[in-house]
Amino acid sequence: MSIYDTLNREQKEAVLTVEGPLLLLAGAGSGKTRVLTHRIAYMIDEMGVNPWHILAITFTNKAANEMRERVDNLVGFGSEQIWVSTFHSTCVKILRRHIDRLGFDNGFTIYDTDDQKTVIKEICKRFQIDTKQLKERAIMSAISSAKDELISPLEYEINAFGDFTKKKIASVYKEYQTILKRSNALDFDDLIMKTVELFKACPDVLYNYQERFKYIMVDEYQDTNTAQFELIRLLADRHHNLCVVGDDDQSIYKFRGANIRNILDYEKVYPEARVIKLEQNYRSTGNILNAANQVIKNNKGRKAKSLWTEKDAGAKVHYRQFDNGYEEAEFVAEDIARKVRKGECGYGDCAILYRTNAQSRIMEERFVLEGMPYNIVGGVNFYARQEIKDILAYLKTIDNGRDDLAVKRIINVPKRGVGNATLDKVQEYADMRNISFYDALREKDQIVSLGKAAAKLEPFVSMMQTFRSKAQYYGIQDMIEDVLEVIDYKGYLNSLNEEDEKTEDRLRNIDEFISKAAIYEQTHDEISLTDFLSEIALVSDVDSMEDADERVRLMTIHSAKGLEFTQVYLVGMEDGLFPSYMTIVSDDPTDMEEERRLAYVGITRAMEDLTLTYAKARMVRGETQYNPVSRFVREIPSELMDNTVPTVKRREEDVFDFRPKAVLKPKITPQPVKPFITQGIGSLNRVAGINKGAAALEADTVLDYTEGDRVRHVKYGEGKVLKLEREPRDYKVTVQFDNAGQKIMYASFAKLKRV
DNA sequence: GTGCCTGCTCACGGG
DNA sequence: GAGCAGGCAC
Repeated sequence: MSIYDTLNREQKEAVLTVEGPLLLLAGAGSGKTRVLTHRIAYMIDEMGVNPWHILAITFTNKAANEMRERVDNLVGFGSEQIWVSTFHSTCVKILRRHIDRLGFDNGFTIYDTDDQKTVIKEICKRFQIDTKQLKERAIMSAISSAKDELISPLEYEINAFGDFTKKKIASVYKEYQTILKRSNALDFDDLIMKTVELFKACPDVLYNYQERFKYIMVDEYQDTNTAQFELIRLLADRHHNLCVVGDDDQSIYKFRGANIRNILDYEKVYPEARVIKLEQNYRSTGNILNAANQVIKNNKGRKAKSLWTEKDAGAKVHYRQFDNGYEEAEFVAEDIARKVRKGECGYGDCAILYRTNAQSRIMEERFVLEGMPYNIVGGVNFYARQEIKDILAYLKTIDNGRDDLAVKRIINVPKRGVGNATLDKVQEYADMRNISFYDALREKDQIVSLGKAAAKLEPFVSMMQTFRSKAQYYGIQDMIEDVLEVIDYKGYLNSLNEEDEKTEDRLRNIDEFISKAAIYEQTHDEISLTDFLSEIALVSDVDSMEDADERVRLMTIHSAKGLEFTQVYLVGMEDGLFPSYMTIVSDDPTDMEEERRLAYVGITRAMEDLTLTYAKARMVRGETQYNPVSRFVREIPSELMDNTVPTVKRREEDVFDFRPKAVLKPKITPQPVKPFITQGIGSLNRVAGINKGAAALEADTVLDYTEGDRVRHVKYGEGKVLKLEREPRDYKVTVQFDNAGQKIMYASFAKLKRV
């Protein structure tokens, strides 16, 4: 028996169709990854295709890793030669080799959203744009959409003819690109757009990659935007061996430029394309799948298909209503605890999915309270944290002195007495001489207007030069640790006088960052700071989600795409939240269809058990909202559910009286509890503040030491108290330690002992 | 130049 | 509820 005998008829057909364009419409849970991996195996083992000629593109690193692993298991020899990666990292790899052809340096840095915002802000200020009328956010998204559509600043300007706002955006867009180029930086959208530009400008480069990638596969094709489509089209233009896999019903990234027409019109672009539909679902039980089908069929703009399963109907879809979000969270946590207690599932089998990241907080608080293990995926990206970005800015400056943004970020971190006035003067000089900000710093003595301030810049410049010379022979971990030590970053964090919990979180994050660097060094043969930095720029939280972890997953429905769980809780099923208010009031009906696809994605994540919850009242940005039950819940026929969904017209009092008994018991008095385990990216910072004030001193507490006394700290050793300041809830103590330098701390946390 | 306070605005999703 | 610009005191 061969490995292909386990496939169904359509799957097999897809696997055997190797030559020519192929559109694989793969419904949720229809085994598409299986098809893709088997197809690769078939190409290599049966068709004699050289693995070197195969390119497989996915959207997330996680999906790429998963495919890589499965291909490795299936294909014996040469599988490591297959190029499996995301759009963004594919482009980085190509650009690192050739972007000099477009006048960039191959060691470019990658700007994230925060970096973009800083640049845009600076431009708006300089151009005297009233950001109350034209928001930076709006400009950013306009530029991003332009790049998704491959519209250059010049074209944008031409299109803006007569439109005042667009003209302004055009001028910002143009300046933004100039600054990025001068900083030798690219943003996420540039990665794709510049690669397309490169291919169009340099046919020889394109030819090389066309001959290399004779067989191309693209996963999650419904989420590609125009630029990504063009990239793929160019690459496949010579051999036409392009297999795209997608599901128009799961297209949920329109806001990011995804063009659903790419999949709907595939056959127009490639008239000779084979189209194969995978409609048998292997994931969910009958009731869940039916519920999903019933919801999605309300969309008009979709390719006709209907998923079916051989599985039993299974449990009905659970529906629960609550008075408010707290009770909703309480129910979800207890329901999971109950299932785990009864041995029905483990924590790791459960996922709580919500529409917006803001909803995670209330759930998290409940999990902390109950001491249940959980893991928040997404939210604030680990690498976007202030302390991590500071260190990254040091590394970027060491690696690429042309990254002005990084230099400006750290020139006064820790405090070096360099303020805006000094920055402006240096920038002015840099502009005049047409050199980078960092190079201007090095020539500080030539900047007459600086006066005495020039002396304050000297230590920074000589320190950076030392780092750079060390970079030649230091590893990445060594470099990070050296930087932290030289700038005394821990001392700086302490001097910020933030809440103690917050400082501890930051220190923990730094430790985690160091270990990530160590892992990078262990897992890569060739270690380069540039590659390390670009790898970091491209990872998201979903990517680092551990599979074997026994904890409940909390994430947005967007993050959950491509994942499956036996127990799924879709919370906050309210009109106004999901679908979002923005969608309800939108005059574009396709917005609601996208929202419905999101509901479809959410429902189809569930294998055995799906629970939908609704809260009558919910706190949203500080105010209480009363929303009707989500229309998506109402689209599920009642015979598929275990509770009746009230019609919107019913009186509110009638609506909520059949809540399950479990949530009616008296409220537990909240106790500050340490999270069961804090691991994973989301959880670390988020639990901070729960214990807020718990250790604060009573008003009449008297310390047994005073100014001038010698004290001992558990970590810093002995030192002398320089200053003691009474604050409403605590004493602020400044201590000069013998070996650890000067620290400012709160008496209640520092637990100093008089010697 | 720095630190702190206040009041204002903004809030969907993410590589 | 949070982040940030702007104003103010030092």
